[in-house]
Amino acid sequence: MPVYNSDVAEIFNQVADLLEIEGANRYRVRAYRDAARTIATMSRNVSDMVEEDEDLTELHGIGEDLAGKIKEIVGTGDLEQLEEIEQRTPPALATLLEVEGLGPKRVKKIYEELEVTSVEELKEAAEEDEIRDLYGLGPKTEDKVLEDVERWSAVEERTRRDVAEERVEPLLTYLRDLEGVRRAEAAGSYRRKKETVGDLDVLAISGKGGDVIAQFVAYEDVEEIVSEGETRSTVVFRSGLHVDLRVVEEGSYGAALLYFTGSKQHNITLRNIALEQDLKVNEYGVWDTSGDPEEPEQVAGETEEEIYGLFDLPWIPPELREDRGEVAAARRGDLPNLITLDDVRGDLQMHTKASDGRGSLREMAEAARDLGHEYVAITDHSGYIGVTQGLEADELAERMDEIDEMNEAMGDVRILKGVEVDVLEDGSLDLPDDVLEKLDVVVFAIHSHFDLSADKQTERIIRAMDNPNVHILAHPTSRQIGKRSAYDVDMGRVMDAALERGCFLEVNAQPDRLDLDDLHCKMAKERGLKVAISTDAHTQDELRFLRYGVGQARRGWLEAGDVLNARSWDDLRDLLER
DNA sequence: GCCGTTTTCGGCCCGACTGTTTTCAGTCG
Repeated sequence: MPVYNSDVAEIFNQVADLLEIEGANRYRVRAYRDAARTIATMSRNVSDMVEEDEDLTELHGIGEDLAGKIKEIVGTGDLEQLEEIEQRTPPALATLLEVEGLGPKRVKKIYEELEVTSVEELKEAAEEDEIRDLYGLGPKTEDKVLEDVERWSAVEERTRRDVAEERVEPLLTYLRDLEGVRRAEAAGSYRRKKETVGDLDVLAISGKGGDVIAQFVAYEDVEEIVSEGETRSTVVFRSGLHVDLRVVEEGSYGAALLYFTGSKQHNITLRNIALEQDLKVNEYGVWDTSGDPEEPEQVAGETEEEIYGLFDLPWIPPELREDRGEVAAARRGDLPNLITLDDVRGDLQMHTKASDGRGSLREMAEAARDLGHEYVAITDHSGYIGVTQGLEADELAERMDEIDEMNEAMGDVRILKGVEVDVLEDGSLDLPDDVLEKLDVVVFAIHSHFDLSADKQTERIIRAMDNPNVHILAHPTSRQIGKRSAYDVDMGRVMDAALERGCFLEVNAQPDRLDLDDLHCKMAKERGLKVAISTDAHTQDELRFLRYGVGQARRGWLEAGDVLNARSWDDLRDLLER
């Protein structure tokens, strides 16, 4: 059985949770979490590294001990240490840590004094008013626990980026219009352009915190006020989205923006650099601690650029702030020049009424032209999947004539002849070669048999790429955020095969797909494999989804040169020759 | 448990808020 990075990370996180409840040294606990994170976010497969006998201690946060444990997990699928811990401490206690207001200390207390080991028992204990009698806890904590447990199953944990966007932008407008507010921005994972956000972090500059907070909690979308202080408040929107507002003074704006944008790990890395220079970074600024430690002197804080500059670093774009090597790259002067929406010159996947889209050929082309695109590929579905009413070969031929006429009529945007052809279970394609070879762009996709083994799925995709007529693998893992997980596939092999055959992978910009994800984008870049950022639009409005795809590509360190459709049609056409 | 242009030992980010306290621990981000 293959051991994936996520398996190793999960075991380490479980060890960390249980050790923490047992009251182990917090830095030891953190070491397990750091290691889990390193393994989970690296683009290589750790079991490959073990197999090739590479030195695991080269990895950040992995020393001799954890390297040995990784080898054990890769070899056996389990960790003996975890089994031993689970003899002492019930594994389900780790789940209780996820309940709001419960940390390791309280979980330990509730377990030891009330023998609670599961969420169900926790709920019962709270309903029997047993929690409030414990020393250090009280009725409010008990109520909060009960409320959170009851809400748990109903609420989805993270909010998709587009859904968050719909609520953030009006809130920012509201805040900016308040008296005394000079700026308001969303920070956090939203600013880092993550595909989903947990809580939403919003920052406002104002001299008078209390007033702004009072107006914030009175905002129309607020359903519940979780906390309300002088400079900080947390509320829950009607949609269930948690929103944090922090109010800071102008001189601290850059420091606060940096701090609340995160990621946490990025900030920790910066703070450690600061410590080497006798500087302290907090959300109010950067402070020189070499003089009187009681009264440090503020040396920066108004802008992010100024703060990075103190550490001899260029400003690092928020999308890169994930502690995935961006600080080291910045130090070397080696930060990528990230692709922007303006760099994109066309769109290589969209649908019309001819299959499951809503706009006509002309409507889609005109909408794309209005966005400034130089070219668009019309890629209606092939016939295999009944629900999407795909095109048969003869219909596709008619379509090509139509496109020729439209190109002559319009002139200001080039319409490319394309298709999104289905890959059948055995890796063959749903349209004959003599049809495919006449097209400018052949997008190929998996829409069925998601449950094949990783080996079979990988072989299936590679076999499809063996056909010299295909160009771009659409939504390469077929995951749908919050709905369907990626199918099992060896993405490294798929990428290598694409590179050998002159094929490309897509970053599908639909906000519920964003597939390839950020780590896969980075993986492609490291191999020198180019990607297309395509909207897969089914309506004219969806052509604007490009911004989500660009956001994901930026998180994956991609530059204009890594992206097919950041090229002119002439250059792109050369690349599509196989 | 990890790590090192001070260090192989002694550190490991730091402040706000809440609820429970009677001066602060626990949790959170």
